[in-house]
Amino acid sequence: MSADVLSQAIDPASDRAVYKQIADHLRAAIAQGRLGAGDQLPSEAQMMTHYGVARMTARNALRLLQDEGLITAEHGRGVYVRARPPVRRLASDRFAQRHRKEGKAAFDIEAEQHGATPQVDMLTVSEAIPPAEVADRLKISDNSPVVVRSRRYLLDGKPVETAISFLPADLARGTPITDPNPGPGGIYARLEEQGHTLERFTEEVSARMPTPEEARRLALPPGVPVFRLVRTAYDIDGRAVEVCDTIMAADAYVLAYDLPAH
Amino acid sequence: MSADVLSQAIDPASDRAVYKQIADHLRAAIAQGRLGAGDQLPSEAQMMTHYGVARMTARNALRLLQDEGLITAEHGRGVYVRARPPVRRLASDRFAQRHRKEGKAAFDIEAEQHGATPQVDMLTVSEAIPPAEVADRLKISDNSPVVVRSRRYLLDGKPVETAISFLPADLARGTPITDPNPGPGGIYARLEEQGHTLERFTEEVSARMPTPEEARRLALPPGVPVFRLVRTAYDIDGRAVEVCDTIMAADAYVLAYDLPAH
DNA sequence: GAGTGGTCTAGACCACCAC
DNA sequence: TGGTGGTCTAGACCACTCT
Repeated sequence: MSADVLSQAIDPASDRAVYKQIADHLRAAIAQGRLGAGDQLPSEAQMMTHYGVARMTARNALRLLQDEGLITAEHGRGVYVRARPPVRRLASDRFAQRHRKEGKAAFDIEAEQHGATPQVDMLTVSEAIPPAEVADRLKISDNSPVVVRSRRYLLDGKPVETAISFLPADLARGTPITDPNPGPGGIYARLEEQGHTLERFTEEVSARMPTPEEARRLALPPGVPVFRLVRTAYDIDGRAVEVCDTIMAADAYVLAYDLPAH
Repeated sequence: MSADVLSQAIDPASDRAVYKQIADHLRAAIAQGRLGAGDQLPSEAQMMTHYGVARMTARNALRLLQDEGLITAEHGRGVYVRARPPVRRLASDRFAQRHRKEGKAAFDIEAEQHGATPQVDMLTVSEAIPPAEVADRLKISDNSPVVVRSRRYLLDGKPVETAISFLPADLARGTPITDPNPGPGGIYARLEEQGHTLERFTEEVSARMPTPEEARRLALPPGVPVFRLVRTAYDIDGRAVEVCDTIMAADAYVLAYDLPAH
């Protein structure tokens, strides 16, 4: 860490809490580049002596910055300015038919674009009654069975996304869609082979803090929200043939969409 | 609060930290609906006696849930299960020409759809040299001036979104675009009157935790991320005529997009 | 005034990491 | 082995809200 990070003084008589003032100093140091990605912050002990505060006061300042996603603490090593992961851009044409025709699934395209090795794990296929939210989107009754494909995607061994797909059982049963590996082009290619040529998708994007379970599955540090993408695929008959619920680390993605001005 | 929320026991010998176990209990109570939106949680004093822990241990449990966006603490009142704000759905046709032709700006359409009263404040118009990110998208040189329109949008008096628009100065100077109130249909209608008929937009969506400044301007409680939307407008000549950088509370919006399957 | 959460102190023991 | 962050205790004083 650079020496001047701790040089500023604290005003204990100020209305602003001491830990917030310390956080302000450190935040400014990061914003101005005096502390760059990967740099180590002063240790808690150093902050105690330099600012003349108790340990909890120093820790509260660090917690604030951690919640803002600016720093990460590593047990036994120190506290570091968070290195932003390389941002992957998801273009709105990533489900275009031309990719399927080339035998590539959407995630493989993404991996290829970033020169990374794609991988899938925690894959399960089952049959179940869908959540009401899913049944609504598929326009099926609440007690119609669906085929459920759940999996986690990794790039270069690091988890980046979990996804769970729901397809009407009458449409997927007895097809390669129920195989763990559905073959080239993914399940969309199989759907088209079954006569369900795809016409359009809708994608609903929301963002929130992860559940502890999601944070675990995506190896998320504190202070990083997740995107939730709910994609519905429609065939040329206007039938909803799949709903896919995806959770992604929000700091690793930018979602790009094209909007016509009509 | 219901009495049974505190009934479960803590295992101090467990590997899992006591405050995490307490957080697990409370999280489960919320997930199962035993604690509903707006319900008050046990006070810190109650948690200390019931669980037999120090105050900081109880507070750490609450902090965890606050960071997950599940609860909010109100000084002097208590801690409550967060009531989710009504979610507004932003459709991908919200910048369609037909709306401008009716003299309506996109935000007014949104307000109308939700039966809310739209309002704009903190509005400033100025001229400046744009950030490199903006100059890139406008395909202008780094030192070309732009007209900058900054404002905050409110629904029923509550702030929901801040936006800052950048337009090439040679295109906006001397037009109503530099007026605080640009007139019916907003600046897009004025651009079209100047001969820049709009053809398409691109929208880049990211999400992160807010800066303290953003949290203040949007009155965000802890544990709520923000969406950042960077929209670029293109006219029928393919020229980028505006870049708009928008920050929104992520818990109040779902962004809906249509994707062709090609 | 009683009860709530917000801030701060001064200590303790532990788990993890690097040397 | 020494330094780091993680957890926990037992107190204190304060600001805010409600009655």
